[in-house]
Amino acid sequence: MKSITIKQAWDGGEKCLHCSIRNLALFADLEQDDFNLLHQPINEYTISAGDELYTEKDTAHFVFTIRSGMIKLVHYLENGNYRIVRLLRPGDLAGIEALNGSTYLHHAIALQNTDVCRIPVEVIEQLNSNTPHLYKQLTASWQKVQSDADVWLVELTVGNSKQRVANLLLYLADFSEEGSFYLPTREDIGALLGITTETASRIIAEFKRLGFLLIERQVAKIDKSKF
Amino acid sequence: MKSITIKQAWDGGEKCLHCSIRNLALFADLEQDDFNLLHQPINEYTISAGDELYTEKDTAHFVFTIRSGMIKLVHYLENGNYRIVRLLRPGDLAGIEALNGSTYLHHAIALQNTDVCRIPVEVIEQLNSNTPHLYKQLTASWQKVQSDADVWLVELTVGNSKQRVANLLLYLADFSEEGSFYLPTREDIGALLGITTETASRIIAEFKRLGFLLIERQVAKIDKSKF
DNA sequence: AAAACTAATTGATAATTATCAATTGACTAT
DNA sequence: ATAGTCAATTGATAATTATCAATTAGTTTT
Repeated sequence: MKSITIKQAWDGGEKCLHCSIRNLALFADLEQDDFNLLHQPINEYTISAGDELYTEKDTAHFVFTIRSGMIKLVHYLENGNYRIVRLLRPGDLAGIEALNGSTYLHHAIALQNTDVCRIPVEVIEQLNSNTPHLYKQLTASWQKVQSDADVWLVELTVGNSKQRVANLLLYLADFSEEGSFYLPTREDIGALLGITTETASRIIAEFKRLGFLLIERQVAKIDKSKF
Repeated sequence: MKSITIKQAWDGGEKCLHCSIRNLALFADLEQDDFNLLHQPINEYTISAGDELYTEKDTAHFVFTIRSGMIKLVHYLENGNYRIVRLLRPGDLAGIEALNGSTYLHHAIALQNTDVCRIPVEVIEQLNSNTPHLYKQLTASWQKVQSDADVWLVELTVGNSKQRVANLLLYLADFSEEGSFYLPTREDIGALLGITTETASRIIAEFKRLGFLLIERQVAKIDKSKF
């Protein structure tokens, strides 16, 4: 089932230095000399839609940066249902709790085919104790986790279902300037917003009928002016 | 209106070394020598119920540790309503986003009379760059923010109103071994759970009638076995 | 203690959402 | 292409929750 494939591995981090999403990510402030400190390889993976990046309660040895695609952080409930706790997009960090020496707090599952870089915790600890450049980005990353969680809570749990779905669509459209974006399944939309699959479906279908939303395959476009 | 009073101030941090909630807080791992590095005073304040510790969008110069009482983090909506984003209890940190050089993300308002220690950001930066002892606690603090946010999202946004109120009561009772705890107003319960004041009131009143809950003033006791 | 205020409760009704069930649409594997 | 499978949609109804309005309880001020 697992179809996580290694694309590349490198030891020195030269690639990181020239990474296109570097300014979004953990290593933004690092310089050539800093990368020379790395003693463990950073691997780049591609994860197929539906596959798991890591599992809740597994011991956390790696932090991941999302290069492309989308990851859902999932918490399963006792009754078999699940709640999506957050979505991660390019530039976000996944599994940052690894830095605390603990286990992963969620299941991380790819919604689309997703490219990630896998960074061993030791690399981060090493960099952090040998250069002053990482601390700032780490703090910024933690803060982003916090403010994302807050935005999430405020935007996606306020108002009735229709308003929440509209906010979710705006949130999803936010990252793609052309306005087209991956639309989660109705079940996932339900798990994101705390509503049933049927309610999610009804609202999405209504938005489509009203011309607020165009869908082809799982790619959607919205007319922001309508919301 | 503001009735924030200074209880104590000290420069060297000797007090911190012997603080009773130290093992919960930021300075758990610090040693005597570390405290000698402090160049700015750490003040202890008492905030009256209803008063504001800090304001959203204010430039954040201080991090606070909660010594006693309870703080709500509030986000006001455009329509005048508000959403409580999180509750902070003894041992928690408030305003940790100050470390990122940004503004505060919420309004922090005391629900009860609350004792806090106010730590200048510079103190933390100073300690962090001069001793290795703080990094671990900082990381742990950030992680706690994250996992609190997740627990919050999962426990307080899943199920119908009655289940969510029950979960909130269990959450509130969690910290007090004797089982009695401060019960927020019905309006705040609504803002915590994303339901109306009336719905919150109906459910609390029903729990009282059923004997699940005893209230005197704003101090409540629950019978956990009933939930 | 009485008045004034605010918070909590309750009732009646409308609106929203969940639930159960069936159907339609889209995609996959033979 | 066709059967099989799963996702999405829709309908009917029950359950839940919001809304509007009034009353009661509790607190604070004078």
